[in-house]
Amino acid sequence: MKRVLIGTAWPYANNLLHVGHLAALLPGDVLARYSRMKGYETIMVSGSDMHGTPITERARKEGVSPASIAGRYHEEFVDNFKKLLFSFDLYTHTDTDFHKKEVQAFLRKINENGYLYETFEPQDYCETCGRFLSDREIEGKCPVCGKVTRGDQCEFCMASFDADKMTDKVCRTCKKPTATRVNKHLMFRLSAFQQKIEDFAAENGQHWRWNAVNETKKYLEQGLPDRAVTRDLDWGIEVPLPGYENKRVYVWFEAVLGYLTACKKVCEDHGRDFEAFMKADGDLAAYYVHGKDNIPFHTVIYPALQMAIDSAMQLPTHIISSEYVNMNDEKMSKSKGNLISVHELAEQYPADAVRFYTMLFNPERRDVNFSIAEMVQTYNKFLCGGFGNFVNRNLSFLVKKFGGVIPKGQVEPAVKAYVDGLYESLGAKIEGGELRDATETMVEVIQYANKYYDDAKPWVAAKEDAARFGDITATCLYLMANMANLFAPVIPVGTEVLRDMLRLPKAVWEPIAPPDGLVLTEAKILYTRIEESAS
RNA sequence: CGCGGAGUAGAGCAGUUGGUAGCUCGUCGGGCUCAUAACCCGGAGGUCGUAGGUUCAAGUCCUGCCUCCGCAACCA
Repeated sequence: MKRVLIGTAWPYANNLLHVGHLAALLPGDVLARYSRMKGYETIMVSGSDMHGTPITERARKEGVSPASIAGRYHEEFVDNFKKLLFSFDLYTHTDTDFHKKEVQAFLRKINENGYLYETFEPQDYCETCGRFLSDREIEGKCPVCGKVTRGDQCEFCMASFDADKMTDKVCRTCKKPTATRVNKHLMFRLSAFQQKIEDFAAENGQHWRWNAVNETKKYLEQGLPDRAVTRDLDWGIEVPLPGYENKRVYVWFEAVLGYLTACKKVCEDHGRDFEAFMKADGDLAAYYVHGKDNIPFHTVIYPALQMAIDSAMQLPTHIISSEYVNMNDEKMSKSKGNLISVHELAEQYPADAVRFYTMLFNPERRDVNFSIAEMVQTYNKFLCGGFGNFVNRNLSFLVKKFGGVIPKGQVEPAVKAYVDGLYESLGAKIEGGELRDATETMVEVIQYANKYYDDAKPWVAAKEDAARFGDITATCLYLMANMANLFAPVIPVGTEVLRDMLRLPKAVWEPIAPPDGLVLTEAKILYTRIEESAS
């Protein structure tokens, strides 16, 4: 049987999720829901990225522990995903014992396979704080403009340089002058994978978004450099090798391995064999879903790590990398104050409204603009006035005039052929990661259904031609029942209400007819219009 | 010549392999009265940024030019 792994990017637990995260991650859930309906053995995982310098810095500033900050955002993310009905098999985080233990095992394995080595380089050291300092933890005079600034890039003249070009360097924490000591680091031989990654990109590129193909090409042309695996931090995963007691695993290394540790956890919890699931036997489709800034991590670094661990493991097959979401043509940012958080969306708007809009205008090929007003309009137009109304105009008529009893009739062949064909065409779009196009098809189906109803005029047939009315009704119910299937990956809420009214079994990706002898009890409203767009 | 995107109806956008320019909103008119003032049909409105080129045929391919937006941090 076909297996599907869906890994969505691990959000960094240092700030609220915003609409950009949502746009980048939601395609993963649509894929997962579809994949399960299709009967594939599906695992969808992600988690919060909790380690790293930005969180420790913030914790130091606020006088709390890194774990409390990361934990707080993790809880928030979990709540966001729940409200928007993300169907993760596991949404975990990087500070679990399981993840740590597994990452350490992977690290040992990579070491045994000969892809790690040690370097000894002089580095800035603070005698007072008793630790090595990264560039951003150093303060000094900018070599270009002379002002006192941070060590990685000047805040005033924007010049970027290495910290060792600065003069009068001090530790940003204690403001004491820095010293220089020889520091030891563990390096990953990424350079050893240049050719293999080139081959990998060439073979799989057709399933990648164009931006992934381009970005990867750029990285490969520059030549892959070896990367440090260790950092001088006390927050993170301990390095399971002697001589690294004061260091932690660099986040780039452990966070991407989260896909494997989380997948392994799901397998163990369900009594499945992880190695067998991940095996590259041609039956596993591995989708990685994220924003464009994450591309090299998923097309270069992560597959290189996979190769370094186990050459039999399935590498990414599909790269679903989104462009950005802008606000009024400007980049979203905290400083501009134009961020719309997932929190406020999930609190104020129906999940289906948010999901449908996000997918219909997903930044697949280029940056898009996000607008609440447009989201409300889209929801009112297509879900309330289109889909919901099609269901309601049918069912309420049947309930009012016929006591909910469905008359006998034949589904019109042309409509049946159209509907049945959608499983193939829409399914192909979803599997290919063309989710925006798939959502546009939903709009077409909605319009097709309403047009059919208008052209067929069942309210006339009900008075003049009972047989004709039966056929029209059977056709409309057939449309509805299959909309409940076909739309379920994107709008799980409304389709579930409809499924319940029509007494349909669990959603599957194949044509379905409402049960014989169905008697409707009431015509529920699928979606209620939003009248005023509250900002 | 730094890199990368983008310029299509009043607004917001779609137009993957070149072949009658589409969608949503707005606007004007019609239809229906089953429905959540919803749904269906039609009109008006575009020299597809600009100048050239290739072609029987260019929004789509090639070249030059103009304009806008990202490329510091948070960050998909």
